[in-house]
Amino acid sequence: MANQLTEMLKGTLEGIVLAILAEQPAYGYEITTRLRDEGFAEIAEGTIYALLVRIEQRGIVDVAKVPSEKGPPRKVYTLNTQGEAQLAEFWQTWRLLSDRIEHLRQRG
Amino acid sequence: MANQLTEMLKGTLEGIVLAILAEQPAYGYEITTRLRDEGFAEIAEGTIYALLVRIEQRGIVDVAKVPSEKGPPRKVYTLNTQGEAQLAEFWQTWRLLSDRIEHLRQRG
DNA sequence: TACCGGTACTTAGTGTTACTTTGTAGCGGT
DNA sequence: ACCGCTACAAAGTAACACTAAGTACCGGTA
Repeated sequence: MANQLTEMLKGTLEGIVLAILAEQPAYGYEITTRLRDEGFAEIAEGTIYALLVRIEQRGIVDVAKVPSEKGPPRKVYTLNTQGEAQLAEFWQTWRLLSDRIEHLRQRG
Repeated sequence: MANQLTEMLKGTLEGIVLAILAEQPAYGYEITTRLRDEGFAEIAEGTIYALLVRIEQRGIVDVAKVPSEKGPPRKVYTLNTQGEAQLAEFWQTWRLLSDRIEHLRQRG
């Protein structure tokens, strides 16, 4: 039986990561730590990497390899123009769903 | 490539249906029409039936067969005690995710 | 020197879920 | 006799978050 939050994150996690990248470019490991600071402590590391591969292949982020002082080189992801459009669409869809659900909640 | 809303509905649609059943017991076909009235026009009929089978098997709803004036007998679903607990948990998880995302949005 | 912990990324496999499509079946109206 | 609406069922597909395991590099310590 799956976790409830896990299922809810489907479709929203990508938007969350895009929002984080919109603030500032970041690499995978950094994103997971930023998410923890943001309160999303339960998100697995492997999930983020898989998501980053997906959005890279869809061409909504630009990637640069940057050497690290400790460990393997970092892959720094930056939101490009398409990514910004995608993020805008995410907020729109989120608002739509969120409004409807809140509307539903005020009568339970 | 999937619709963005489709992915977002994963994990939330079940809660939405539970919320509708909490207002008043209903059968599958009725739920789909109520959803349309609620603004969820894009949700497919087959999706609801599959979902109802799932929550019935998990034992969070009670089922009663009621003859219909037109068409095959209706399966009327009622939220039981476990279902109410499940719904409460849904709202809790929703609030958690929703708050975090809104927090993230106020800085983009 | 050998080991350990922290950093950083990769990949293969699993479970859940919403959608699509197709089918069955009864009823009323023309 | 046919069509449209009501009502449910089931098989197959796509997408995505998670798990688990692995690779690799570095600094510190015993």
